[in-house]
Amino acid sequence: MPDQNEKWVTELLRLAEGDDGKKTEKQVRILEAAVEIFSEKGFAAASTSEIAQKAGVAEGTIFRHYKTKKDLLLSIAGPIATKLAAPFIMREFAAKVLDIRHERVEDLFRMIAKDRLAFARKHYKLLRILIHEIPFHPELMAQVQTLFKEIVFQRMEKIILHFQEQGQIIEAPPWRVLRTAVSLFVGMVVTRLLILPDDPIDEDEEIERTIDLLMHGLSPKPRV
Amino acid sequence: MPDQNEKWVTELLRLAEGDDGKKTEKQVRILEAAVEIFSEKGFAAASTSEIAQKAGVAEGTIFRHYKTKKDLLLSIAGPIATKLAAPFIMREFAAKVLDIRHERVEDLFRMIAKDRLAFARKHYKLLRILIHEIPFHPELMAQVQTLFKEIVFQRMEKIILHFQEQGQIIEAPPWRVLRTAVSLFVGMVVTRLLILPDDPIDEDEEIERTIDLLMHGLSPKPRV
Amino acid sequence: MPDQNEKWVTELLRLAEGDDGKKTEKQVRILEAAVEIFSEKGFAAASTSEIAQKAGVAEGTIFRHYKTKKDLLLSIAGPIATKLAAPFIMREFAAKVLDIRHERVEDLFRMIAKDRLAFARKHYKLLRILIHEIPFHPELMAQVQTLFKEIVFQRMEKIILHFQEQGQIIEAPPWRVLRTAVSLFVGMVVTRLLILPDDPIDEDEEIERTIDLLMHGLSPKPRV
Amino acid sequence: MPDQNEKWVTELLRLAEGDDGKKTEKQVRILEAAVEIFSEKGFAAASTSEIAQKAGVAEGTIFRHYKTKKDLLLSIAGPIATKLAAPFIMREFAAKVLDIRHERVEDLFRMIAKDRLAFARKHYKLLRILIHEIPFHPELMAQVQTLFKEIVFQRMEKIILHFQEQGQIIEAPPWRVLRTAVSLFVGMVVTRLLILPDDPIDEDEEIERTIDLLMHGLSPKPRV
DNA sequence: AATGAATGAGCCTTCATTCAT
DNA sequence: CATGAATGAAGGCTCATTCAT
Repeated sequence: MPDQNEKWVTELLRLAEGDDGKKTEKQVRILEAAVEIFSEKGFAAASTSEIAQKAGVAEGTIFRHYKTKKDLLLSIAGPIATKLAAPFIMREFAAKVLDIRHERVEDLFRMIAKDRLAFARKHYKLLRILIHEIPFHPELMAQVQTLFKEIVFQRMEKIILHFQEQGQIIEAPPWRVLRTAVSLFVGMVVTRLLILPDDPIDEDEEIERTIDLLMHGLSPKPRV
Repeated sequence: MPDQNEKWVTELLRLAEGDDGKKTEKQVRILEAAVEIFSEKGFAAASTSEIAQKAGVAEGTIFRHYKTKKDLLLSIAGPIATKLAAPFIMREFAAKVLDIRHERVEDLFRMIAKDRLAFARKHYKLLRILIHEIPFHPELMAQVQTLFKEIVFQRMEKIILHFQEQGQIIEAPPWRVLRTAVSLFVGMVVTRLLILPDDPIDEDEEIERTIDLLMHGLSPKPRV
Repeated sequence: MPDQNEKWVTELLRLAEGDDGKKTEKQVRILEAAVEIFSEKGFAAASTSEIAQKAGVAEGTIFRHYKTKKDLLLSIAGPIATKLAAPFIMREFAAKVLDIRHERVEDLFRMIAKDRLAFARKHYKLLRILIHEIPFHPELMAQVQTLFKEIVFQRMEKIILHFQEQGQIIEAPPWRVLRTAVSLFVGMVVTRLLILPDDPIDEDEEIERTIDLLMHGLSPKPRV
Repeated sequence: MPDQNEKWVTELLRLAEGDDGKKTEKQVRILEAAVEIFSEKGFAAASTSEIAQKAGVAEGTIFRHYKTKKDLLLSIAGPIATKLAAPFIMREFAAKVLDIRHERVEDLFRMIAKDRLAFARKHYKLLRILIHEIPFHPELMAQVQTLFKEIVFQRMEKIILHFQEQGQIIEAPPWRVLRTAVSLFVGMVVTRLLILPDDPIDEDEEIERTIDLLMHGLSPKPRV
């Protein structure tokens, strides 16, 4: 059953890869420098001249590739949003998950959590930029909202319904189930980064404990 | 049992009220305008001249009351952090909660959630500023970290341990219990604000469902 | 033979004493602070608020006594110029010098040099201000020019002519004689202050040597 | 006998020529305008916007070439100090003077006086700036002090000692001899500029008279 | 007389963007 | 394509001066 918006999805991923994949070495250096500086000082406080300097190019060169400073931001923040959602976009994702009928939800959560946490660690600075700038750039906000409402949520909804049919998840609206899971994992990551940035903890263990809490909550009674 | 750092607490709250409470009408107008604009555009993109215009004062007047633009920011973001933690600071808080021995954890969570959610709704813009600027201003970060590690967490730890003794909460490290609860409620708020800003939902119902999930998780089995 | 401009002279000295001598304690504090700061940073770089602070008065108080910042400067720099010339203004000065017919020029130079050097040391900051600001304030320049051309020079001219009649000074134009003497003593002071500010030297000895050079020059021959 | 610090001297002179001599036409216009305005109003009272206007460039252009306003000042006042001392720096100077054994001191004084007076007339505004700003900029002061103590004085000392051996100059400390000569010529110039700015006098005659006074002083006796 | 909050013009400096080379 | 000098608008901040109290 081919997905109806498969084309858009393909397009999205292609774009997320970067502008047609054609990137000169200087463009790459500019982007890397921009990520570094936007993430460190925020978009508004970053200066194009500082980016140019760090990239080792002339100030004018940036504007040959990106019409405005904001353009440069969007060409960074847009794709990273898409990439963040990428696994949920690919057709194989749902297929892989749903076909393994005997799988336990815990395993699904563990798989997604590990994968996206690795992604977040790898692209920490990019995500920092995305999160900070979203509120100030409506286009960005709109793009991310669409991405998650129309794609990520729709895919996850199917999967959640599937597990509810199997009796592995309570009968709550899928969006609330999803929100609960996401909240716990995001909370976990944020705590690590903001509250204890240098406390190197056993992440696998953390994930297990979080999944436990996600599945059974704080109440001890049923655990007999 | 008088708390050892009661004095500091009092000092904190007094400061949170504002600098000695002595604020001229113009200072208030400046602060209001600054909150509006900082929250709308972010600190770096806000201009003091725009703030002055919105406040209906001369630009120089701002700098008579706040030595620098950053000073103005800190005099907004600092106190709001303290106020956010205020209920956990006051001695009566712990007392009130712990003295009612027969109370259920759910009632505690409900009480705190409703109170702080109301606070967040009321001071939405202030909190927006605080959250956005924290990563770019180490002093702010340090202040908030201290506040939560030394005050909020220490108070909540006692309470959580109390409920664990009573057998109402599983034997997990208090910080993980706290993080779980906070994550769920913050996730709830953020979803509302960012994803569905104009969807007016039954908040009491939402809180009940969130508490349910917090206590029993997604797994349906134990519910017999 | 009463001097023709004796009235003006009296007026000048009265003014130099200060505005009618009526000075409140606050005015004095303002003037002292202004001298300190004008001398340290220069007129243009000094700020009235800093002066007010140092004087321990409100900013507005300065402007109650001196209409503008420049007024404040002139009320400092004007009188000091007059005071610097004061001994030459007073009638007794010429009288005392001329009446002692048998006096040697060297004794005259020594007397004036010691007196004015002491004055310069005492009012160092005031003179610093005067010298620095003269080129930027035509009124000041005009005042000082008048003072020296019409008063100091006229008095000294008589005295120089007197000593030339006596054969103690060569037959050169009095203005050149005066300039030579002033140059040597000013050069002596300036060297001390600018080139070797902390070299505490025997000033009396310095004066003697300078007078020697003034009288006999660098050529050794005649000294037999 | 090659001088020990010949290298430094060369470096100094190269710097005095200007930063590598590479100056765009706009830089030159900026410098000229800055000299004009600094000299007219003083550094602190001059505004960069006025300089830009007079130079016919945008205000931002100034700051592309000189990081700060003070930078602009130093790039004007520094080199002029070096240039003022330049003749004393060059090796040929001492050589030329000392090799002519039969030369009279008067001729030496005449040569230097004419040369440096011409220089002063040509760079009048530059020197005005240097003199006015020295007391407010310690770096400048230090630079000029070093220049004169370590270079000018050391060269002149040799020459003065040479003429003392020849019996043409009295046995006084060289610094005092130098100071006396400089004082008289500076006094001559200053009188011209400050007291009688528009009195066009026979400068050669003035120099001769000044040399006379320098050599024989005011006392008429020895002139038989 | 003294105060000090308020003003708004002006200052130095930065920055995104353009364009001739 | 790339450069970097040039721009000029805008920014944060200071300051002399005024005026109601």
